[in-house]
Amino acid sequence: MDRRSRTKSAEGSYHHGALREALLVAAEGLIGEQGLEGFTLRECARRAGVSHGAPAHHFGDLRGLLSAFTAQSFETLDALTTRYREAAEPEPYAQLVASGVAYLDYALANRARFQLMFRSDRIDFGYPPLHAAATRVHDHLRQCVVAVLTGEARQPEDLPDAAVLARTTQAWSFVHGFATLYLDNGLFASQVGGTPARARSAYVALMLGMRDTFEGDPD
Amino acid sequence: MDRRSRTKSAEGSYHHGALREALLVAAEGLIGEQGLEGFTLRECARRAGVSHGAPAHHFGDLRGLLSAFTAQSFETLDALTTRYREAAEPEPYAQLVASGVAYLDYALANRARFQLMFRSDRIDFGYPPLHAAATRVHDHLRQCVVAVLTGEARQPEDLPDAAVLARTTQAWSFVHGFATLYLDNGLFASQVGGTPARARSAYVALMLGMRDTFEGDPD
DNA sequence: CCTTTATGTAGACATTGTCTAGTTCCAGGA
DNA sequence: TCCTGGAACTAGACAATGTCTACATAAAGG
Repeated sequence: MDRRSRTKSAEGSYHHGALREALLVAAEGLIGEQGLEGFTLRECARRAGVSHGAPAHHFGDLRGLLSAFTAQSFETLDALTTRYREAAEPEPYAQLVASGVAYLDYALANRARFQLMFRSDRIDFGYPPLHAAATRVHDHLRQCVVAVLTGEARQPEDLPDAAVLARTTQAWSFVHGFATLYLDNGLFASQVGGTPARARSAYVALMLGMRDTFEGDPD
Repeated sequence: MDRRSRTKSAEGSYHHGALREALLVAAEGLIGEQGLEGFTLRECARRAGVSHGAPAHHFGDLRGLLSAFTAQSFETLDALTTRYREAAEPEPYAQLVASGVAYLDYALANRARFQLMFRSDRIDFGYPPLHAAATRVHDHLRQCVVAVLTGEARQPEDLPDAAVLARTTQAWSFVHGFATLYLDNGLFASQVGGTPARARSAYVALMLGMRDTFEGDPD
């Protein structure tokens, strides 16, 4: 049970056929079990059933593999956010909260993987697919903020950029800090209730308490 | 210029005399230059002018050294927060903002060192001095939140714990997310203005906008 | 004074990421 | 169909790291 399935080729064939995908799958398992620090390029290759030099042909180096892996993470988060928003009320603020809950749920369900998404020392945001996917996730937040600000009285076109930026910054900082602290600070985690479900409802409650902050004062 | 100063002993003496402190100093320089990922126990020993096995006698292993180092980080942040609060208006909300600004300033001025403070995979919060110092920093925030909530109409004793916890969670999540994202997310950094000074004022502005959130609604 | 114990050294070991040289095999032009 | 170029993979080398063990030195205290 050591050799993994080789979809396109026979079991013992020299060429794998779909090594790139296999390595990304192996990476997911490995990072889920061992965490980010226990992650190893060689162990990843071992799980995919190839030699330790093979990954270089597809990803260049370790940073390349992690960057490609993280691009997938952002894509998944993007899709999750879309689903959460569709399931939520169309009302602007509900959409903003739904985006935040998606962000939080993803982080809590994929600890090490989420942490890697913001480790600029191990991934390369210059990698186009990664940059693109990360931007899409960011756009969800921004769109929601714009909708909340627009919903009141104004037209979208005369929305001051500064206002949108400020609210996006606020919303993003809050979810990100909440998720991050929950994941690697025991003090925070216990303070928030311990279980992911409690954390989730604590987050939602605080977001509802901040509603006026997002909808209010124009400048 | 390889051997570092050995305060208590002669230059070429076998025993260092103050290796523990020397290693922590070396660690500070190393982590400041190379970042957290470039940090190495052996290089740290090299800078202190001792063999690679020497640190084990004082810290056990790498995790032990980083834990002791991070305890100092929290102590420094604690002291910085005290100074910022003393320099600020005594009014409760100004105190809360001052605590946040201290947190943010420390993070921006000590990037890698700050990041290490929340890397539970590399430090051990069970190390008593670390746990104690971290708790002291947390208490600053909590004290400020209590003061803000008390200042209104109530006595401190009938402050619902849940309200204090919720506001502390909110304030902490926000600063922490803000600082963290600024440090390792280019999108966020540029959105907030690029320079630390702009980031600082953006943070303060948002905190002032959230004032009602902290002082308002009892439950 | 002498022995115990803390402090440092030196070398071994397994493991890691990357490089290089050599294999295997697929694909596309003659 | 053959054959040839290049992509995919293997195997071994290399320097570097964290930790372990055996040993050397010195300081402290009976």
